[in-house]
Amino acid sequence: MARYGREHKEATRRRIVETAGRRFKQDGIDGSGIATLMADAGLTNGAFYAHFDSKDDLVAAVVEDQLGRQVSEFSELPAGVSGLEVLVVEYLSPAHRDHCDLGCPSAALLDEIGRCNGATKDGYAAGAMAIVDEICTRLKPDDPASARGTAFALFTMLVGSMQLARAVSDKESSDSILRHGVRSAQDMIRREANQQ
Amino acid sequence: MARYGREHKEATRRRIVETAGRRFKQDGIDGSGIATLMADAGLTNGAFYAHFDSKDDLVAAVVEDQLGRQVSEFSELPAGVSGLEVLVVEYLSPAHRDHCDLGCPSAALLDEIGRCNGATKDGYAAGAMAIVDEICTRLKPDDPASARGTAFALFTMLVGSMQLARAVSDKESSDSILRHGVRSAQDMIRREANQQ
DNA sequence: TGTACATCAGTGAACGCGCGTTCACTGATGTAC
DNA sequence: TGTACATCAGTGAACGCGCGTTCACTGATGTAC
Repeated sequence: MARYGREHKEATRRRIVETAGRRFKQDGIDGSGIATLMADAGLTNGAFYAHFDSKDDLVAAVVEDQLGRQVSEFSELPAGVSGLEVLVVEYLSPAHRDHCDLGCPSAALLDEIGRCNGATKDGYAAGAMAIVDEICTRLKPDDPASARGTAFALFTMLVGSMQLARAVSDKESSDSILRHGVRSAQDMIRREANQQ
Repeated sequence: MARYGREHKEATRRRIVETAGRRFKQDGIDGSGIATLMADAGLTNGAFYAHFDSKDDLVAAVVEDQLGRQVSEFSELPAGVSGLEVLVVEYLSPAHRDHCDLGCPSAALLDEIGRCNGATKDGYAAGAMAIVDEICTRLKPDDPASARGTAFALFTMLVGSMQLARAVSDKESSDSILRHGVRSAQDMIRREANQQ
């Protein structure tokens, strides 16, 4: 089974980072063991340290990768404000709430990232700032910096709303939180974008 | 050392719940072991199961207690909208950011609560709804229900902003996130409260 | 008031288990001849 | 073109440790006489 070409090892590493991202978002960082993470990638525990120095090292790689993916996805949305409106509806959807593993890393892990080491936090911060910048550009193409406050408010509100929706078991209450969130987010976007 | 009166055991239980609340908020739920939690309360690990059925049982008790405390603190603020404005400034302060253990359980634990069992989530949801109701009443004493959307937006934005500020190591960036948050929160409050 | 006793909160060692990490080994690979 | 070999990605057992949980025991208590 173990056959390797030129870029084989690198591909394996990428596979570990990707499957670990899903597992972390599903079960939490503390809640995911190395053996499970490696089995997810179709490997055994021993191979882990050929790719990473430590679990912390993997965590930093995963957080950076996850935020990078999110930035990429963002740029595939329709241009301008309409892309933001699509984002809000998709982000605050029941499908996103019910599939942590495929969703936003901030919604799944932000408070845990706050307890991680400096390398992980720096990787997170860089990705989060890229997302906020992207929101700014879409809100106010001519003067993105002026939309920074609204961009932060929108971002933190989306993340907080998804976490709250996931912490509420009752489906109807949870759905209602998402709907309230969509309305508030759309109001924020329109107010900022329509300002001269 | 072990001397006990009528309400001794109940007082011990309360002490465990209180110190465990601090520990969970500092190190996470998965990151806090029973032996550590009991040592925090001045006891040894063995006594734990005289007070709780399991760690999950403690977690549910702690989450309910923490939210209850927050509801009480809320009602001690100045009446009406001015109490909300005090709340926002205190909530999004560097002091709160730097002392998770004494701060908001949602900011410290919300994504972890989303992975907890039903009893814990139900306790959380009840407390969170009480907080949102309190915000509604202060925003619109005559028609609280109409302020629900703004109340959710304010609550989730505060929680998300604090988590983001804690995940960003660079002090200046983190402070800036808090300041942006205060401004946006105050705008939301004033807009809702001044609406006829 | 003073002594004997049942109660039970708390002790601390032990359980099996999964954690993060290490390491001697395996075996398919691309290369050398 | 075919064979021998060095490389190294991956295996899987083992390490010590801390986890959640159990349990036989301790010893201060309030009560009975």
